[in-house]
Amino acid sequence: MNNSPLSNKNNRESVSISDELHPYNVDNIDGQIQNLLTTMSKVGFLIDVEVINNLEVEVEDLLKKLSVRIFHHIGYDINLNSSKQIAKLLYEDLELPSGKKKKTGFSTDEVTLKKIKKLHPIIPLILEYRTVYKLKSTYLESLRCRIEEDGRIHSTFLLDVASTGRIVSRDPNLQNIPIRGSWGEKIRKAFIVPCEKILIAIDYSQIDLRVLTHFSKESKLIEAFKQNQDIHLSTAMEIFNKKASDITADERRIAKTVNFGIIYGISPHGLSESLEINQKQAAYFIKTYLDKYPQVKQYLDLSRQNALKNGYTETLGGEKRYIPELKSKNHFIRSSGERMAINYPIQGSSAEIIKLAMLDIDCEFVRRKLSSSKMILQIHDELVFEVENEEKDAVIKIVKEKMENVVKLIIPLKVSIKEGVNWGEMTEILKLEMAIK
DNA sequence: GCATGATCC
DNA sequence: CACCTGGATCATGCA
Repeated sequence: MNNSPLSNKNNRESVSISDELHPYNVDNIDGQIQNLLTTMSKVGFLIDVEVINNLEVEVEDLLKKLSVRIFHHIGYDINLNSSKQIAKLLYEDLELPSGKKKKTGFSTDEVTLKKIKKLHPIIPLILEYRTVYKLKSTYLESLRCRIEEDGRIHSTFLLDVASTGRIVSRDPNLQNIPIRGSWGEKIRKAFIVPCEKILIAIDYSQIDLRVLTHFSKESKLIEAFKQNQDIHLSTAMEIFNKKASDITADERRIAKTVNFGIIYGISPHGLSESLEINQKQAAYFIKTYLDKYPQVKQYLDLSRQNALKNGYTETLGGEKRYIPELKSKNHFIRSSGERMAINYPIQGSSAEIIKLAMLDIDCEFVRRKLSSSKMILQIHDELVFEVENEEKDAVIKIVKEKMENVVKLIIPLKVSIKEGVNWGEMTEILKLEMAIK
Protein backbone atom coordinates (compact mmCIF):
# COMPACT_ATOMS: atom_id res chain seq x y z
CA MET A 1 0.00 0.00 0.00
CA ASN A 2 2.87 2.35 0.69
CA ASN A 3 3.86 1.69 -2.82
CA SER A 4 2.08 4.90 -3.51
CA PRO A 5 4.04 7.63 -5.18
CA LEU A 6 2.77 10.07 -2.61
CA SER A 7 3.95 8.40 0.51
CA ASN A 8 7.23 7.80 -1.25
CA LYS A 9 8.09 10.53 -3.64
CA ASN A 10 11.30 8.91 -4.79
CA ASN A 11 9.47 5.85 -5.89
CA ARG A 12 7.68 7.68 -8.63
CA GLU A 13 10.59 9.79 -9.69
CA SER A 14 12.87 6.82 -9.94
CA VAL A 15 10.62 5.02 -12.39
CA SER A 16 11.85 5.08 -15.93
CA ILE A 17 9.42 7.04 -17.96
CA SER A 18 10.66 6.94 -21.49
CA ASP A 19 9.72 3.40 -22.53
CA GLU A 20 7.39 2.37 -19.76
CA LEU A 21 3.68 2.37 -20.45
CA HIS A 22 3.05 3.27 -16.83
CA PRO A 23 5.41 6.08 -16.03
CA TYR A 24 4.19 6.43 -12.49
CA ASN A 25 2.45 4.40 -9.89
CA VAL A 26 -1.15 5.39 -9.52
CA ASP A 27 -2.22 2.75 -7.09
CA ASN A 28 -5.20 4.03 -5.28
CA ILE A 29 -5.03 7.70 -6.25
CA ASP A 30 -8.73 7.95 -5.69
CA GLY A 31 -8.56 6.38 -2.27
CA GLN A 32 -5.92 8.85 -1.22
CA ILE A 33 -7.61 11.90 -2.62
CA GLN A 34 -10.95 11.27 -0.95
CA ASN A 35 -9.92 12.97 2.30
CA LEU A 36 -8.68 15.99 0.44
CA LEU A 37 -11.98 16.31 -1.43
CA THR A 38 -13.90 16.07 1.83
CA THR A 39 -11.75 18.84 3.29
CA MET A 40 -12.32 21.03 0.24
CA SER A 41 -16.03 20.54 0.69
CA LYS A 42 -15.85 21.48 4.39
CA VAL A 43 -13.79 24.61 3.72
CA GLY A 44 -16.15 25.87 1.01
CA PHE A 45 -16.10 29.05 -1.05
CA LEU A 46 -16.96 32.36 0.64
CA ILE A 47 -19.75 34.30 -1.05
CA ASP A 48 -20.56 38.02 -1.08
CA VAL A 49 -24.34 37.76 -0.84
CA GLU A 50 -24.76 41.47 -1.62
CA VAL A 51 -23.25 40.94 -5.05
CA ILE A 52 -25.74 38.12 -5.66
CA ASN A 53 -28.69 40.19 -4.43
CA ASN A 54 -27.80 43.18 -6.60
CA LEU A 55 -27.36 40.98 -9.63
CA GLU A 56 -30.70 39.33 -9.02
CA VAL A 57 -32.44 42.69 -9.16
CA GLU A 58 -30.62 43.61 -12.35
CA VAL A 59 -31.39 40.28 -13.97
CA GLU A 60 -35.08 40.26 -13.05
CA ASP A 61 -35.46 43.72 -14.48
CA LEU A 62 -33.80 42.63 -17.70
CA LEU A 63 -35.93 39.49 -17.97
CA LYS A 64 -39.07 41.55 -17.62
CA LYS A 65 -37.93 43.94 -20.35
CA LEU A 66 -36.96 41.11 -22.67
CA SER A 67 -40.27 39.28 -22.31
CA VAL A 68 -42.24 42.50 -22.86
CA ARG A 69 -40.29 43.17 -26.05
CA ILE A 70 -40.80 39.61 -27.30
CA PHE A 71 -44.54 39.63 -26.57
CA HIS A 72 -44.89 43.03 -28.17
CA HIS A 73 -43.41 41.66 -31.38
CA ILE A 74 -45.67 38.62 -31.55
CA GLY A 75 -48.80 40.12 -30.06
CA TYR A 76 -49.51 37.47 -27.41
CA ASP A 77 -47.96 35.79 -24.37
CA ILE A 78 -46.27 32.42 -24.26
CA ASN A 79 -44.11 30.64 -21.71
CA LEU A 80 -40.60 31.54 -22.84
CA ASN A 81 -39.19 28.66 -20.77
CA SER A 82 -41.08 26.13 -22.86
CA SER A 83 -39.08 24.97 -25.86
CA LYS A 84 -42.26 23.44 -27.23
CA GLN A 85 -44.04 26.79 -27.26
CA ILE A 86 -40.95 28.50 -28.72
CA ALA A 87 -40.87 25.92 -31.51
CA LYS A 88 -44.55 26.45 -32.30
CA LEU A 89 -44.01 30.21 -32.37
CA LEU A 90 -40.96 30.12 -34.65
CA TYR A 91 -41.74 27.24 -36.98
CA GLU A 92 -45.53 27.36 -37.18
CA ASP A 93 -46.74 30.88 -36.43
CA LEU A 94 -43.76 32.74 -37.91
CA GLU A 95 -43.01 30.03 -40.48
CA LEU A 96 -39.26 30.28 -40.03
CA PRO A 97 -37.12 27.47 -41.47
CA SER A 98 -36.74 24.72 -38.92
CA GLY A 99 -33.54 22.81 -38.48
CA LYS A 100 -33.30 19.20 -37.52
CA LYS A 101 -36.10 17.37 -35.78
CA LYS A 102 -35.62 15.83 -32.38
CA LYS A 103 -37.64 13.07 -30.81
CA THR A 104 -40.47 15.34 -29.81
CA GLY A 105 -40.22 18.18 -32.27
CA PHE A 106 -37.98 20.75 -33.86
CA SER A 107 -34.94 21.99 -32.04
CA THR A 108 -34.76 25.54 -30.73
CA ASP A 109 -31.35 25.40 -29.11
CA GLU A 110 -28.70 28.07 -29.50
CA VAL A 111 -26.90 26.43 -32.42
CA THR A 112 -30.17 26.10 -34.35
CA LEU A 113 -31.45 29.57 -33.54
CA LYS A 114 -28.17 31.27 -34.44
CA LYS A 115 -28.56 30.02 -37.99
CA ILE A 116 -31.87 31.84 -38.38
CA LYS A 117 -31.28 34.75 -36.05
CA LYS A 118 -31.19 37.29 -38.86
CA LEU A 119 -34.59 36.21 -40.12
CA HIS A 120 -36.53 37.62 -37.20
CA PRO A 121 -35.72 40.24 -34.53
CA ILE A 122 -37.12 38.15 -31.66
CA ILE A 123 -34.60 35.36 -32.08
CA PRO A 124 -31.70 37.21 -30.50
CA LEU A 125 -34.12 38.30 -27.78
CA ILE A 126 -35.10 34.69 -27.09
CA LEU A 127 -31.46 33.68 -26.90
CA GLU A 128 -30.71 36.50 -24.49
CA TYR A 129 -33.77 35.60 -22.43
CA ARG A 130 -32.51 32.02 -22.12
CA THR A 131 -29.02 33.10 -21.06
CA VAL A 132 -30.32 35.53 -18.48
CA TYR A 133 -32.95 33.10 -17.17
CA LYS A 134 -30.28 30.44 -16.67
CA LEU A 135 -28.24 32.99 -14.77
CA LYS A 136 -31.15 33.85 -12.53
CA SER A 137 -32.34 30.33 -11.79
CA THR A 138 -29.11 28.36 -11.54
CA TYR A 139 -26.42 30.85 -10.71
CA LEU A 140 -28.22 33.42 -8.57
CA GLU A 141 -31.33 32.09 -6.80
CA SER A 142 -30.15 28.54 -6.43
CA LEU A 143 -26.65 29.50 -5.40
CA ARG A 144 -27.91 32.07 -2.88
CA CYS A 145 -30.09 29.43 -1.24
CA ARG A 146 -27.03 27.27 -0.77
CA ILE A 147 -25.02 29.76 1.23
CA GLU A 148 -24.61 28.24 4.68
CA GLU A 149 -24.28 29.90 8.08
CA ASP A 150 -20.55 30.40 7.65
CA GLY A 151 -21.29 32.51 4.56
CA ARG A 152 -19.88 29.82 2.32
CA ILE A 153 -21.08 27.41 -0.32
CA HIS A 154 -20.04 23.83 0.31
CA SER A 155 -20.09 21.78 -2.86
CA THR A 156 -19.69 18.00 -2.78
CA PHE A 157 -16.79 16.55 -4.76
CA LEU A 158 -17.13 13.01 -6.00
CA LEU A 159 -14.95 10.38 -7.63
CA ASP A 160 -16.41 7.32 -9.32
CA VAL A 161 -19.05 9.36 -11.14
CA ALA A 162 -17.31 10.42 -14.33
CA SER A 163 -16.20 7.47 -16.43
CA THR A 164 -12.95 9.25 -17.29
CA GLY A 165 -11.80 9.60 -13.69
CA ARG A 166 -12.55 13.28 -13.53
CA ILE A 167 -13.71 14.80 -10.26
CA VAL A 168 -17.35 15.89 -10.21
CA SER A 169 -18.79 18.80 -8.24
CA ARG A 170 -22.47 18.87 -7.30
CA ASP A 171 -25.02 20.26 -4.86
CA PRO A 172 -24.15 22.79 -6.09
CA ASN A 173 -21.88 22.30 -9.08
CA LEU A 174 -19.05 24.84 -8.77
CA GLN A 175 -17.30 23.53 -11.89
CA ASN A 176 -19.67 25.26 -14.28
CA ILE A 177 -19.96 28.75 -12.87
CA PRO A 178 -20.12 31.13 -15.87
CA ILE A 179 -16.83 32.68 -16.95
CA ARG A 180 -17.44 33.98 -20.47
CA GLY A 181 -18.90 37.34 -21.28
CA SER A 182 -19.83 40.14 -18.93
CA TRP A 183 -22.20 37.94 -16.90
CA GLY A 184 -19.39 35.54 -16.12
CA GLU A 185 -17.31 38.25 -14.56
CA LYS A 186 -20.27 39.69 -12.66
CA ILE A 187 -21.22 36.33 -11.12
CA ARG A 188 -17.68 35.39 -10.24
CA LYS A 189 -17.20 38.66 -8.38
CA ALA A 190 -19.52 37.16 -5.75
CA PHE A 191 -16.94 34.45 -5.01
CA ILE A 192 -14.57 36.05 -2.52
CA VAL A 193 -12.03 35.44 0.25
CA PRO A 194 -11.89 36.81 3.81
CA CYS A 195 -9.79 39.91 4.63
CA GLU A 196 -6.08 39.26 4.78
CA LYS A 197 -6.50 36.54 2.22
CA ILE A 198 -6.19 36.29 -1.53
CA LEU A 199 -7.55 33.96 -4.19
CA ILE A 200 -5.03 32.07 -6.30
CA ALA A 201 -6.04 30.10 -9.41
CA ILE A 202 -3.57 27.96 -11.29
CA ASP A 203 -4.40 26.08 -14.44
CA TYR A 204 -2.55 23.71 -16.71
CA SER A 205 -1.89 25.17 -20.12
CA GLN A 206 -3.17 22.83 -22.87
CA ILE A 207 -2.87 19.71 -20.77
CA ASP A 208 -4.94 17.57 -23.13
CA LEU A 209 -2.89 18.51 -26.18
CA ARG A 210 0.29 17.90 -24.21
CA VAL A 211 -0.94 14.44 -23.25
CA LEU A 212 -1.81 13.79 -26.90
CA THR A 213 1.72 14.87 -27.80
CA HIS A 214 3.16 12.56 -25.18
CA PHE A 215 1.18 9.57 -26.43
CA SER A 216 1.67 10.23 -30.14
CA LYS A 217 5.25 11.47 -29.93
CA GLU A 218 4.38 13.77 -32.81
CA SER A 219 7.60 15.61 -33.60
CA LYS A 220 5.98 18.86 -34.71
CA LEU A 221 3.93 19.05 -31.52
CA ILE A 222 6.93 18.14 -29.38
CA GLU A 223 8.87 20.95 -31.00
CA ALA A 224 6.02 23.42 -30.53
CA PHE A 225 5.59 22.62 -26.84
CA LYS A 226 9.31 22.55 -26.14
CA GLN A 227 9.55 26.04 -27.57
CA ASN A 228 6.44 27.05 -25.67
CA GLN A 229 4.71 28.21 -28.83
CA ASP A 230 1.09 29.27 -29.14
CA ILE A 231 -0.16 25.82 -30.05
CA HIS A 232 -3.29 26.90 -31.93
CA LEU A 233 -1.26 29.38 -33.96
CA SER A 234 1.24 26.67 -34.67
CA THR A 235 -1.55 24.35 -35.87
CA ALA A 236 -2.98 27.15 -38.00
CA MET A 237 0.43 27.60 -39.65
CA GLU A 238 0.45 23.90 -40.54
CA ILE A 239 -3.08 23.53 -41.85
CA PHE A 240 -3.10 26.84 -43.73
CA ASN A 241 0.54 26.56 -44.75
CA LYS A 242 1.36 30.13 -43.80
CA LYS A 243 3.88 31.85 -41.59
CA ALA A 244 2.79 33.12 -38.20
CA SER A 245 2.43 36.75 -39.21
CA ASP A 246 0.00 35.83 -41.99
CA ILE A 247 -2.41 33.85 -39.80
CA THR A 248 -5.67 35.68 -39.18
CA ALA A 249 -7.71 35.50 -36.00
CA ASP A 250 -10.29 33.44 -37.84
CA GLU A 251 -7.71 30.94 -39.04
CA ARG A 252 -6.39 30.55 -35.51
CA ARG A 253 -9.94 29.99 -34.27
CA ILE A 254 -10.44 27.26 -36.86
CA ALA A 255 -7.17 25.62 -35.85
CA LYS A 256 -8.18 25.75 -32.20
CA THR A 257 -11.47 24.00 -32.97
CA VAL A 258 -9.63 21.38 -35.03
CA ASN A 259 -7.21 20.77 -32.15
CA PHE A 260 -10.04 20.14 -29.72
CA GLY A 261 -11.96 18.17 -32.30
CA ILE A 262 -9.06 15.76 -32.75
CA ILE A 263 -9.09 14.98 -29.04
CA TYR A 264 -12.83 14.29 -29.15
CA GLY A 265 -12.70 12.19 -32.30
CA ILE A 266 -14.76 14.69 -34.23
CA SER A 267 -16.18 13.95 -37.71
CA PRO A 268 -16.35 16.30 -40.69
CA HIS A 269 -20.04 16.76 -39.88
CA GLY A 270 -19.35 17.74 -36.27
CA LEU A 271 -16.56 20.12 -37.23
CA SER A 272 -18.70 21.71 -39.92
CA GLU A 273 -21.44 22.32 -37.35
CA SER A 274 -19.19 23.99 -34.81
CA LEU A 275 -17.31 26.08 -37.38
CA GLU A 276 -20.42 26.82 -39.43
CA ILE A 277 -18.70 25.77 -42.63
CA ASN A 278 -19.65 23.07 -45.10
CA GLN A 279 -18.69 19.46 -44.58
CA LYS A 280 -16.31 19.39 -47.48
CA GLN A 281 -14.21 22.17 -46.01
CA ALA A 282 -14.36 20.54 -42.60
CA ALA A 283 -13.20 17.24 -44.05
CA TYR A 284 -10.38 19.07 -45.78
CA PHE A 285 -9.21 20.64 -42.50
CA ILE A 286 -9.21 17.29 -40.74
CA LYS A 287 -7.37 15.58 -43.57
CA THR A 288 -4.80 18.36 -43.77
CA TYR A 289 -4.27 18.19 -40.03
CA LEU A 290 -3.68 14.44 -40.12
CA ASP A 291 -1.34 14.81 -43.11
CA LYS A 292 0.69 17.46 -41.31
CA TYR A 293 0.76 15.52 -38.04
CA PRO A 294 1.29 11.93 -39.25
CA GLN A 295 2.26 10.58 -35.85
CA VAL A 296 -1.02 11.84 -34.44
CA LYS A 297 -2.86 10.01 -37.21
CA GLN A 298 -0.90 6.87 -36.48
CA TYR A 299 -1.57 7.18 -32.77
CA LEU A 300 -5.31 7.67 -33.29
CA ASP A 301 -5.51 4.67 -35.60
CA LEU A 302 -3.58 2.53 -33.17
CA SER A 303 -5.70 3.76 -30.32
CA ARG A 304 -8.87 2.57 -32.07
CA GLN A 305 -7.31 -0.74 -33.13
CA ASN A 306 -6.02 -1.58 -29.68
CA ALA A 307 -9.29 -0.61 -28.10
CA LEU A 308 -11.13 -3.00 -30.40
CA LYS A 309 -8.60 -5.76 -29.85
CA ASN A 310 -8.46 -5.44 -26.07
CA GLY A 311 -11.96 -4.19 -25.39
CA TYR A 312 -10.59 -1.31 -23.35
CA THR A 313 -8.30 1.71 -23.50
CA GLU A 314 -6.08 2.97 -20.73
CA THR A 315 -4.54 6.08 -19.28
CA LEU A 316 -0.92 6.96 -18.64
CA GLY A 317 -1.27 5.40 -15.21
CA GLY A 318 -2.84 2.21 -16.51
CA GLU A 319 -6.40 2.97 -15.47
CA LYS A 320 -8.64 1.02 -17.85
CA ARG A 321 -11.98 1.81 -19.34
CA TYR A 322 -13.87 -0.97 -21.04
CA ILE A 323 -15.74 0.08 -24.17
CA PRO A 324 -18.27 -2.58 -25.17
CA GLU A 325 -19.81 -0.13 -27.66
CA LEU A 326 -16.91 -0.88 -30.01
CA LYS A 327 -18.46 -4.24 -30.80
CA SER A 328 -21.95 -2.93 -31.43
CA LYS A 329 -23.62 -3.62 -34.76
CA ASN A 330 -25.19 -0.18 -34.64
CA HIS A 331 -22.98 2.25 -36.49
CA PHE A 332 -23.97 5.16 -34.28
CA ILE A 333 -23.09 3.32 -31.09
CA ARG A 334 -19.88 1.93 -32.56
CA SER A 335 -18.70 5.36 -33.70
CA SER A 336 -19.48 6.71 -30.28
CA GLY A 337 -17.31 3.92 -28.83
CA GLU A 338 -14.48 4.88 -31.16
CA ARG A 339 -14.63 8.46 -29.95
CA MET A 340 -14.52 7.25 -26.34
CA ALA A 341 -11.50 5.12 -27.26
CA ILE A 342 -9.76 8.22 -28.59
CA ASN A 343 -10.79 10.58 -25.85
CA TYR A 344 -10.50 8.46 -22.71
CA PRO A 345 -6.71 8.03 -22.59
CA ILE A 346 -6.30 11.76 -23.04
CA GLN A 347 -8.98 13.09 -20.74
CA GLY A 348 -8.37 10.29 -18.23
CA SER A 349 -4.62 10.89 -18.11
CA SER A 350 -5.13 14.61 -17.64
CA ALA A 351 -7.48 13.84 -14.76
CA GLU A 352 -4.87 11.56 -13.20
CA ILE A 353 -2.13 14.12 -13.55
CA ILE A 354 -4.05 16.83 -11.74
CA LYS A 355 -5.24 14.45 -9.04
CA LEU A 356 -1.64 13.44 -8.37
CA ALA A 357 -0.62 17.08 -8.28
CA MET A 358 -3.39 17.79 -5.77
CA LEU A 359 -2.04 15.07 -3.49
CA ASP A 360 1.53 16.31 -3.82
CA ILE A 361 0.44 19.86 -3.05
CA ASP A 362 -1.58 18.75 -0.04
CA CYS A 363 1.40 16.81 1.35
CA GLU A 364 3.68 19.78 0.86
CA PHE A 365 1.27 22.18 2.55
CA VAL A 366 1.24 19.88 5.58
CA ARG A 367 5.01 19.51 5.56
CA ARG A 368 5.54 23.25 5.31
CA LYS A 369 2.80 23.94 7.86
CA LEU A 370 0.92 26.27 5.54
CA SER A 371 -2.20 25.71 7.56
CA SER A 372 -4.01 28.93 6.67
CA SER A 373 -3.96 28.29 2.95
CA LYS A 374 -6.60 25.97 1.56
CA MET A 375 -7.31 24.25 -1.72
CA ILE A 376 -10.98 25.05 -2.27
CA LEU A 377 -11.83 24.00 -5.81
CA GLN A 378 -10.73 21.83 -8.71
CA ILE A 379 -12.09 22.48 -12.19
CA HIS A 380 -10.51 19.70 -14.26
CA ASP A 381 -7.32 21.49 -15.27
CA GLU A 382 -7.37 24.21 -12.66
CA LEU A 383 -6.94 24.51 -8.90
CA VAL A 384 -8.23 27.36 -6.76
CA PHE A 385 -6.77 28.28 -3.39
CA GLU A 386 -7.76 30.60 -0.58
CA VAL A 387 -4.41 31.87 0.62
CA GLU A 388 -3.13 33.86 3.59
CA ASN A 389 -1.33 36.95 2.27
CA GLU A 390 1.93 36.06 4.01
CA GLU A 391 1.83 32.58 2.57
CA LYS A 392 1.13 33.70 -0.97
CA ASP A 393 4.63 33.50 -2.41
CA ALA A 394 5.31 30.14 -0.80
CA VAL A 395 1.98 28.71 -1.99
CA ILE A 396 2.48 29.85 -5.56
CA LYS A 397 5.95 28.41 -5.67
CA ILE A 398 4.83 25.06 -4.27
CA VAL A 399 1.75 24.72 -6.45
CA LYS A 400 3.58 25.63 -9.62
CA GLU A 401 6.45 23.30 -8.84
CA LYS A 402 4.19 20.37 -7.95
CA MET A 403 1.84 20.81 -10.90
CA GLU A 404 4.61 21.15 -13.44
CA ASN A 405 6.72 18.27 -12.12
CA VAL A 406 4.18 15.75 -10.88
CA VAL A 407 4.87 13.52 -13.85
CA LYS A 408 7.55 13.70 -16.49
CA LEU A 409 6.11 13.70 -19.97
CA ILE A 410 8.28 13.92 -23.06
CA ILE A 411 7.40 17.60 -23.10
CA PRO A 412 7.14 20.04 -20.20
CA LEU A 413 3.90 20.71 -18.35
CA LYS A 414 3.17 24.39 -17.87
CA VAL A 415 0.79 26.31 -15.64
CA SER A 416 -0.51 29.85 -15.65
CA ILE A 417 -1.15 31.60 -12.37
CA LYS A 418 -3.75 34.20 -11.48
CA GLU A 419 -4.52 36.13 -8.32
CA GLY A 420 -7.37 38.33 -7.18
CA VAL A 421 -9.55 39.47 -4.32
CA ASN A 422 -12.50 37.77 -5.99
CA TRP A 423 -13.02 35.17 -8.69
CA GLY A 424 -14.20 37.68 -11.29
CA GLU A 425 -11.19 39.97 -11.30
CA MET A 426 -8.16 37.75 -11.50
CA THR A 427 -4.92 39.00 -12.95
CA GLU A 428 -2.18 36.84 -14.30
CA ILE A 429 1.06 36.68 -12.39
CA LEU A 430 3.82 36.62 -14.96
CA LYS A 431 6.74 37.49 -12.77
CA LEU A 432 7.35 35.17 -9.87
CA GLU A 433 9.04 36.40 -6.73
CA MET A 434 12.36 34.66 -6.65
CA ALA A 435 13.03 35.57 -3.04
CA ILE A 436 11.79 32.46 -1.28
CA LYS A 437 13.51 29.16 -1.68
C1' DG B 1 -39.07 10.55 -15.08
C1' DC B 2 -37.61 12.00 -19.57
C1' DA B 3 -36.49 15.70 -22.96
C1' DT B 4 -34.55 20.07 -23.69
C1' DG B 5 -31.33 23.53 -23.29
C1' DA B 6 -28.27 26.28 -20.39
C1' DT B 7 -23.42 26.28 -17.99
C1' DC B 8 -18.32 24.57 -17.47
C1' DC B 9 -13.51 22.01 -18.85
C1' DC C 1 -26.69 8.17 -47.15
C1' DA C 2 -27.11 9.70 -42.80
C1' DC C 3 -25.21 11.88 -39.38
C1' DC C 4 -21.69 11.34 -35.45
C1' DT C 5 -17.14 16.12 -30.58
C1' DG C 6 -15.32 13.78 -25.13
C1' DG C 7 -16.80 14.46 -19.91
C1' DA C 8 -20.24 16.51 -16.41
C1' DT C 9 -24.81 19.23 -13.36
C1' DC C 10 -29.00 21.69 -13.05
C1' DA C 11 -33.70 23.97 -13.87
C1' DT C 12 -37.80 23.71 -16.27
C1' DG C 13 -41.74 21.87 -18.95
C1' DC C 14 -44.60 18.20 -19.84
C1' DA C 15 -46.69 13.74 -20.09
